[in-house]
Amino acid sequence: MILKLKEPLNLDFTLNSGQVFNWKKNNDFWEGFVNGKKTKLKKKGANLFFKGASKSEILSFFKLDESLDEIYQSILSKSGDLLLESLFKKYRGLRILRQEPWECLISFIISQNSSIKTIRKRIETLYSLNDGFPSAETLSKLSESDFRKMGFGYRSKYVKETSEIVASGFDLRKIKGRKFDSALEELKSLPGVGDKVGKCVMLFSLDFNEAFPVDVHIENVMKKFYHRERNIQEFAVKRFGAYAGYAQQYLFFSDVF
DNA sequence: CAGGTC
DNA sequence: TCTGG
Repeated sequence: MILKLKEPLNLDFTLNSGQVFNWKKNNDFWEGFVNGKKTKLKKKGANLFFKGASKSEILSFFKLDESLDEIYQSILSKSGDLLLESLFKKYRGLRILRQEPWECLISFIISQNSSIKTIRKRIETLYSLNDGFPSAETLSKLSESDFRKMGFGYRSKYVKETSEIVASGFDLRKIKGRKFDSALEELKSLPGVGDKVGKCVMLFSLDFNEAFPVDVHIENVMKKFYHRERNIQEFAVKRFGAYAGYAQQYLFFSDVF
């Protein structure tokens, strides 16, 4: 199937930017999961060739309903930021994804204090448990030591407990409609979810485009270029506006990759 | 030493 | 503090 792209999309930047850990490039095909469906992608000019997920699922996954250039403009006109202006040019087509919230949550819980390579391996292990990413019900039936055997370390307890809570009715999707602070608070009530993981889940799966997750890389960037060490979320929204999360993604990408 | 949390 | 690379 073919999709005509009206929006800038760079698959290499987007699928390699630390938002998702279950995509692989084989030759010139990207392979991963969209909405639980194994999907192959290849881009040629403005044509996106795809197999697996449906067209509307792909449009949603890459948030192709949002105009990237308008987002750039919105951030630049508000901030006049020269660093971001150059990053938007350099990494044009780097998009923020709209992932499945449950998978996103577990992915970032097991990402803490780990290298990208380790994170990828852990997620691959989860996928190998059954066909596709295991549900909260499935994971809640495993024990903490099962997760330790998978190499999750101290995060095992978080995964076990969070799975139990979600399996017994905690609805991630209902958080979507909440106010920012309330949504973050709700997520942080889950074991293993702090400020950083919570904001990653909000930005990458729940459409909170103003979420500005702060990890060590962003901390360094903010210190170096903006002379900020505290209250970074507030600063980011004031400076970059409602799409601060996009600014975060470009700053992160330029620092790490 | 690695994209934190409690 | 855990633990893989």
